[in-house]
Amino acid sequence: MFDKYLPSEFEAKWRERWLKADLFKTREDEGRPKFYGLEFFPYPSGAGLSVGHARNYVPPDVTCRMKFMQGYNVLHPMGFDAFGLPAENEAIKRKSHPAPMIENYAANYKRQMDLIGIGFDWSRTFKSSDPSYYKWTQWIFEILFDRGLAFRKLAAVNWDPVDKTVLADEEVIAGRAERSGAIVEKKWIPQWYFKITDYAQELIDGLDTLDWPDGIKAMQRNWIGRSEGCQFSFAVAGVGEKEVYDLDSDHRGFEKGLHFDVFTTRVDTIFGVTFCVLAPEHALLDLLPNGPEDKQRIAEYQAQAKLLSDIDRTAENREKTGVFTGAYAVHPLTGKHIPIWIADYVLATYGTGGIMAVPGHDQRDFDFAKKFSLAIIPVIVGEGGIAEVEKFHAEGKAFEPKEGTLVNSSYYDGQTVADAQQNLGMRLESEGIGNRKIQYKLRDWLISRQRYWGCPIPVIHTKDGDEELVPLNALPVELPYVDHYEPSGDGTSPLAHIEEFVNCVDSDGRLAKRETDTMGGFACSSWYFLRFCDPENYEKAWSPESVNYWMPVDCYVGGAEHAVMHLLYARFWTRVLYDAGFCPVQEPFATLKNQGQVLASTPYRKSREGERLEVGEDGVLVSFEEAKILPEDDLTWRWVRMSKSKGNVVTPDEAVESYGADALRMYLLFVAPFHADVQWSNDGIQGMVRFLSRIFKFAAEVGPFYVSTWKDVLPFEELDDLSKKIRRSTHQAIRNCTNDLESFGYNTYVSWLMKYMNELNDSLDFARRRMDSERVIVLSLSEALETLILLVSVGAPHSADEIWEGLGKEGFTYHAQWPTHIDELAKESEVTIAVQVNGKLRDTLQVDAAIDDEKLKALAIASEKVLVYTEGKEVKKVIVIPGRLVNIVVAG
RNA sequence: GCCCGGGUGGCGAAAUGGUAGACGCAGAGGACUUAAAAUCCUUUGGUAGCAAUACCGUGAGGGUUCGAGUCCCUCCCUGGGCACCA
Repeated sequence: MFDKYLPSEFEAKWRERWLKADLFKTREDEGRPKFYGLEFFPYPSGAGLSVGHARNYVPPDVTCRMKFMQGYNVLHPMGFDAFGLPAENEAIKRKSHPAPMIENYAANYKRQMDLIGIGFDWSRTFKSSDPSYYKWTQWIFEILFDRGLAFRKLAAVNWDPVDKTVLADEEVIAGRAERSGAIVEKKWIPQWYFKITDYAQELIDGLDTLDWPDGIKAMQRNWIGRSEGCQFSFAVAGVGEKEVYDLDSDHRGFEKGLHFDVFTTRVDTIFGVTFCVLAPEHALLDLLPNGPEDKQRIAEYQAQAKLLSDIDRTAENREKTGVFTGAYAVHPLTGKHIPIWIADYVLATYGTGGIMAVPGHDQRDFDFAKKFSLAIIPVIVGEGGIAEVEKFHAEGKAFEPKEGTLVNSSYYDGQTVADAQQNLGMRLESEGIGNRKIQYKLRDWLISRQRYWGCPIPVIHTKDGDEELVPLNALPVELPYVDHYEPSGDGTSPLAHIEEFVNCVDSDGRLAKRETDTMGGFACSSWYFLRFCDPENYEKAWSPESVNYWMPVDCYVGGAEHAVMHLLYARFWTRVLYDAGFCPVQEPFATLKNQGQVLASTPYRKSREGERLEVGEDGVLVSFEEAKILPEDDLTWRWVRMSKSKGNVVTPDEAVESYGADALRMYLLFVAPFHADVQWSNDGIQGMVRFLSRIFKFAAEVGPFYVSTWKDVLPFEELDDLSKKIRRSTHQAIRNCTNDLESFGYNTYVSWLMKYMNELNDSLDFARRRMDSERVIVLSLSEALETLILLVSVGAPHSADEIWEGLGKEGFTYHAQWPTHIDELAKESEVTIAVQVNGKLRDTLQVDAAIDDEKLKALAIASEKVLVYTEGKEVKKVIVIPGRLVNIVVAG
């Protein structure tokens, strides 16, 4: 056995043996509990894994290993999210085909995952681009289609002029494409959508059942964007509306002519409405009773609005723009005629595309009213009364209180905001003007991509213009293998130019055309966790038994960046599959944990004049070589995420080469809490090499005395002090390590191990000369050594197996049982008690752990150090916290 | 603007309302060595003191409590998400 950690001598050997022994093959033994551990389906990039990825995979590996040793059936699979834009773009750049390229990259990922000793069951692996996989992605598309949840419509979409495809809303950040950085344009193209909006409420409600980080849940709630309010109609004046009545009249003869709906969350401000605004795209605009000049003005504004990109339109502090339509609306309660305007601050895609404007109490409406000199009526006052509202207005601010009292609101005057909302909501409903409504920000999920490298949409367009699904027995619709697949840029998919692909026949045998859009990558990753339950099924996507057994995923691990994309889509698909009777659970991921990112120090220089900066950047990325020659005051080093494009990636290969896989694993566990970001440096890894070496050294010294049958012969009582101490260390370590691993405390798990090691070394100093003669000590040390190795084995499996073998053990630590602690042995015999006077620490006492409270109290009061502070004062109270402290409260 | 996090030694961090800084990294001193590396030992929040010890100390200010890093209120800084969403 080595007496220090020499990874190059044994790590590779063990990995080979694990592989040969099929160590991580999923076990489905009866009578065992199951544990499904999963990490986000990675896209295998050409850069390979960074230590950041390693930080994603090591901790769950530790948990899965422990679960297995605790007797669970563990499913811990890995596959690759191979379809999608990044792969296709890189293949184009390399002038190769994405299929073989991705094959290589995935192989490299697998090699690196093996290199750091992750225990994946590779017999279950697949890529989302495998026809045997995407056949079932298409099958799920058909389920969605049959249920009315997949549909095609003409829509203005986010068009990325660089990647030459449309993007989902989630892929657009501040008006730019998340991936290419290009300013997103609007384009009208027929597109496929999934109707995720049907599930908006379910997706909010389901969050309550999940053990997920609060931040992610909040982001999803935010993204779905539920708001409660009222929707009601405004009649357009002069087009068939019956003349209006004032409030005090009971006459309600409202007859709708031309009208439009608005949505508001603040119906209590309805008496403050002084104008209405419609989105420039609003369908009503053509029908308004106005003159040719008005129509001309509207047309001009519409044309202008169309040219604006989203980034211009939403630019910060942008001046309000808009034009008067020349038409008026009738206020449903007061009967007053109020002007209808159009403005681009009203979005056609949210709510009804029109709003009631309350300039007194909405900042946007206020700005608009000021600019175009429209009336402003205050209708809510707070404690400061009307003067407060006027002060706000004088400062250019709308008065936007959540609570307050109504004024200028007919007989609602004096009601609170909450009451008025209630009463006015009911009033609108009872009078048939509108109803209370829940509105969501969530839009339907745009799934079409006009690109080659994706899952084909299994639809045929018939001659009559109908849409037909490709029958199940004809799936998969295979992606043709072609040499030229560059995007055309005209809004059609590259597949549209491949005649053998496009031309087909419909169910009646007539000539028809295939759908040529492919699905965005998020479709593929919305169900892979189900396929892992039964990956080799060629009859079905999965068997009911397999998903009944394994689902849901017990612990899902990945970065927070997918909060509103993958994690929302996967929940949606799972719910649809549940409703269709194919999946036993509504929520796929019972527990979700986000690991922190690994950041690398990266050089940036100040921007030169006229240089355009990337979104959110205030400097220009430079290479490490360039940084060396740049003047210091031109350079700033920033902690940013490791990525190929930033040239700051540290690979696990380098770290394994220099320090060993186990040292890297342990360091990644130890360096910070799991969820926290890490600023990468090699400084700390050396400490792990030292720690592992200490384990080897201990094992080398104690190993020759090791008695494998210690469990059968080690007495429980009548231990001498040293044996007691050793056993106490051991059982405390088991308790603390296990507790922390159960709750994602990987960093403190390593701390406990180190502390345990330190304690054992202390004990060994005393045990050394007694080992020849005193069997109990040898037995206690045997227990300690074996426990140490098993506790370490999940974090540093290569080293553990190496020592295990050195002790003459057969097989692998993975097949050993995870140790359990005995409370009695873990208990301290003596404890340190803090003695406080008025909450300030004044003394500490070493006492027997079993001491009773009264005795302890007496000891504390009698302490000399305490007497200094209590002498001559009245003791008012003494608080005793057993095993912890005594607090003496004195007067004065 | 709205919604989530986070602010603790030189650094990474730990702490069911109960001795703040466990466990490491880095530093200092020492042992071993011809020397270095490695290893081992001692030491390290600040101020004062030879020392015992005292006082201060978890972003700031208040509060609750016998006792607050931890709970409550106000504010500051910082990371992230959303954002003309009515």
